Amino acid sequence: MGRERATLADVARRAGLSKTAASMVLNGREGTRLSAEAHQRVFAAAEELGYRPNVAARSLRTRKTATIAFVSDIVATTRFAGGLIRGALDAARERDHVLLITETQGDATFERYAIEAILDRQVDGVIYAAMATRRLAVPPAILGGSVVLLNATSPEPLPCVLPDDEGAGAMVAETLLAQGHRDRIALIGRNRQKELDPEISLAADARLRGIRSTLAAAGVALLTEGFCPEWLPEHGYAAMRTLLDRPTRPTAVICMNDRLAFGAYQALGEAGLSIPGDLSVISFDDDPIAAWLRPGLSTAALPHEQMGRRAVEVLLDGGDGGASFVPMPLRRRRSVATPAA
Amino acid sequence: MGRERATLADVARRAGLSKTAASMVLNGREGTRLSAEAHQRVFAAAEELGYRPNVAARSLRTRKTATIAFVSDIVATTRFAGGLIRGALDAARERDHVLLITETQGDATFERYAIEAILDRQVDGVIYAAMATRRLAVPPAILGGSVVLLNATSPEPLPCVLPDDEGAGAMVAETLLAQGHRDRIALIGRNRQKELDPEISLAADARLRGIRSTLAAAGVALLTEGFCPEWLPEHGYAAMRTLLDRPTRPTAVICMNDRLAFGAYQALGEAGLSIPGDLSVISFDDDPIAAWLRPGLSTAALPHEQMGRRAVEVLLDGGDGGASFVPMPLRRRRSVATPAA
DNA sequence: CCACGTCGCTAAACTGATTTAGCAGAGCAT
DNA sequence: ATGCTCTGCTAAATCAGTTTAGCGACGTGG
Repeated sequence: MGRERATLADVARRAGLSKTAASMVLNGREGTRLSAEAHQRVFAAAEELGYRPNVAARSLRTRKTATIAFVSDIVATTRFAGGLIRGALDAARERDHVLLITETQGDATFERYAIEAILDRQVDGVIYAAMATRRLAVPPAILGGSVVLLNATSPEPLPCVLPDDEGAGAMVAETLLAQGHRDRIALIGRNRQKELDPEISLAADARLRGIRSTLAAAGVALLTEGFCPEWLPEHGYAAMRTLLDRPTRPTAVICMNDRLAFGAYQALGEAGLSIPGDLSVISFDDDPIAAWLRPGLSTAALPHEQMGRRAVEVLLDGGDGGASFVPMPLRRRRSVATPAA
Repeated sequence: MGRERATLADVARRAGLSKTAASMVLNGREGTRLSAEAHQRVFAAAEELGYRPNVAARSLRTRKTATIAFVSDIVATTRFAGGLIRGALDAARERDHVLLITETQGDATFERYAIEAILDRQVDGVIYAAMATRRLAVPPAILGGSVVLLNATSPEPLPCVLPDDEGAGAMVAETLLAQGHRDRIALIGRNRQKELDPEISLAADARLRGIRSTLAAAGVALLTEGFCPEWLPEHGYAAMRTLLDRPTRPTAVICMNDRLAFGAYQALGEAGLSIPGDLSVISFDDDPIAAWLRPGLSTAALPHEQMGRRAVEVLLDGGDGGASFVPMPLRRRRSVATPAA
């Protein structure tokens, strides 16, 4: 900082004009009748003084802060969703906005606190994000302003941004069909809670729908469906082991996420089976680990960055008020092949 | 929001006092001679109206915003360091502050932009964070205010918060010694660039120092040291394979981070060797993957959350102006055992 | 010659807080 | 009665912008 910042009054003085004139010129107001020369002088003065408007003063009058609140349950903290923030950050910067980040940690007190903090600061809008794609209740206090849900829906008719899990399910199933897998496709990661309670997950049900409908259209049914209490590596490991104990071994396994797939890899490794030679594996999320596995895991990527970006766009540029589905691109690696005859 | 927010003037009116009185009471000013009854009335009025001060108005006058800028090269986005943000978020909330997050992505234009955005908003302080522990140059524009470096140092004498990598190195080495490993301890992840250029990494050199000095004190030298161009799984995999090709197989391997260790696990799995039966593995970072590996990987954890927290504490509560080292706790899992006779 | 409109610009109000300077009244000593 | 201090409180300035209302000069048509 060093010396004081120049104020609008300084600019006006140096340009030999009034604050009013300077303000209007710098804000590019239409319909003002200031001369071209006045414009020149103001711009020159602002440039010479390195003038930057004081945001506090401006927002006191205008009630605009060029600031967006990013409220999440636990997103900021999670390895999965840094991408949401990065995308939002990028899009915000492009629109000359800045992000105020808050976490509720699913705690009502923290949430109240976060809401108050952002209302006090008069943010221009709120992005309300969830770590796991799910339905949630938006605190009524922020419903007065503009809100976009990110990776979530709510009972209120708010614009929201979601990954296209159903499309991803379809794509995953198609990929296996295209490779010639038919009646020996297994699935790991069924979970009633996740599938039935939208407040826990929307992804489980959507992915499953996409998979089922695509396979059904090809006249194929899933060979077996392994239930898992959580979508963690240990459960994928256990599920894969029980799968291998069955009389008919599948030619391909769809895992509901990459961590399950990681567990499945571990079980296959121990069993001395090779991927994709003995068995193909495909999955969802594109967790960083998917690229590190040997062979690399083919998986439908959660487009976190795109989603964060879209949320800001919808908030600032206005959306159609409905749900915005962001496609999940398939990352093709080496874990899927044509089944051995 | 709904209806308008109450202003200080509203509170004063309802309390039958002046704005001055209301302001003083609510700010708990000492030395004012306002009566106990006046205090009561102001508090009651504020409570009844749900009064919350307008931050913009306040900071226009006081130049304080109760906002901290969290500027990072790429931290917000990275799975490694969500913890930094969470810790900072928690500590900030405890002190009634809020975090403004910005990313420079290592790009000079973005950095300039970020700096302007935070100066415009008159943040109370800046946390300047790096993804990889390293030395960096702080933009002079923010040196006027208070700055704390997080996971970084700089040529300027600024307070900084760093993980205690050297201590972690020592602890890792001690752990192996305590289990009875002596002359057949290998290391994976040597890297001249990282070790020599503090602008790339401070961790590599510090970890190595800790390991070396501890082993030396016990009269032990490293068996072999595998160089790696990067600290990624594939390099750990390659390094472990060459290690296994040697005539003497190590009893233990220290990996410079968990991703290298993951690669090492993969190579060991393929070679049919078991951990820790045939070989112990120990590492640094406590990446989530460390807990997912089979067996779980013992590793010195980067205390991201503590570090983020500490940075806010130093910034707001004042530090001693020097470097603040946060210990890296060892997560003991099952990858280390006594070597087979 | 005067009323009127347009042009180019400015004074002052306003946003909602904090802070400085100071006022009225009571009590007390001289 | 006068001057002084202390108590309890307030008017007004201030922060740095935006916005409203309007002023003086000039050109023009009647």
